[in-house]
Amino acid sequence: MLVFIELHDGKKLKLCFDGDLPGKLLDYRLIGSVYNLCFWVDDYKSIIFIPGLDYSVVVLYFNGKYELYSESCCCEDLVKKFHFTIGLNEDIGGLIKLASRDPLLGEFLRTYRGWRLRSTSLWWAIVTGICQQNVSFKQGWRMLHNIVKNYERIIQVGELKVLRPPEPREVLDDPDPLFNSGLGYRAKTVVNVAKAFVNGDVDEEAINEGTPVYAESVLRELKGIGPYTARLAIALSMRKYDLPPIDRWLKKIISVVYGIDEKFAEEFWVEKWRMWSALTSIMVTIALDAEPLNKALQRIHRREILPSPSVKPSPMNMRSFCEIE
DNA sequence: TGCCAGGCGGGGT
DNA sequence: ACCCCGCATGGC
Repeated sequence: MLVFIELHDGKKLKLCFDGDLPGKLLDYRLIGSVYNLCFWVDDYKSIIFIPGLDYSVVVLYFNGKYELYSESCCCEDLVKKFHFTIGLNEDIGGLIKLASRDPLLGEFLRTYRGWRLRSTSLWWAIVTGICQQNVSFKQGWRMLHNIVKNYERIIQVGELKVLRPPEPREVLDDPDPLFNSGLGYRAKTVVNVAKAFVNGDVDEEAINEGTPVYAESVLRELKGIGPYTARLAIALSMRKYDLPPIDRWLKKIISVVYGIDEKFAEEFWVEKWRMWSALTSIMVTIALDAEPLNKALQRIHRREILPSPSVKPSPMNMRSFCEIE
């Protein structure tokens, strides 16, 4: 039984805009559901946080209707940010061509071409990356779930009360919920990153304006952030996909599928997918339901390279994290 | 119970 | 530029 006590004052967001998004190309159910924690998705809508100075949240219904809430409703820029957050104008035509005959992602892209990544703030993207370090999919997302739940930060979106992720400042002010979220040694890394954000050591503007290579080099100055975490964070927060996050799991899969030495897996992957490398890294995890390595390899052998519904949590549906409290 | 896992850094060579 | 090891935690 989960009881939300409002220990912290909930910010109130007011409705700024509402409307309909174009309905043909994109699948808002997929966009809202994939890699979304159970707090923020149900049977007909998802809650999407728009990164920015003010708190801004979109309630996106799977039929394309949306309501955009914010503290100040400051500018039309907000709508653009919303569109960016769900990849509304991300043209993946080039990627679909590249993938047309690909044994790993060809079928996935034919079936799920309406999916787009939901982007997040840089801070939360980094935390997401840290929680994937050296653990299974399940354990990593359990950590993120715990962090959000333990901080009990509630935001009022119209009539809805929703949990939101803690900010760096809040993590520094009270690190206990973080340390009780099952991160192990990763918790120290998160605190470290929170400090860097609060101190202003992370120049988000410079990172955004620079190349992905530059962004990676800056993020890697943070202790505990290596190439995998930095690149995942860049993909999730900036929608720049040139540098692929490649972990042991994907490296092995690449070497098996394409018959390449693991040493050259990354080189091969970038050569193959070019500017889409990071997005395709993420797509592979969705296509294989983020199964642990041996199971994933078995599925590849059986050519079951599409997500398959299951009671187990998978990137397509992480709702069960809320059910197994 | 006792491994072990979608990284990382620090220490070696 | 490599290789190797330890590492907190929860899952199996």
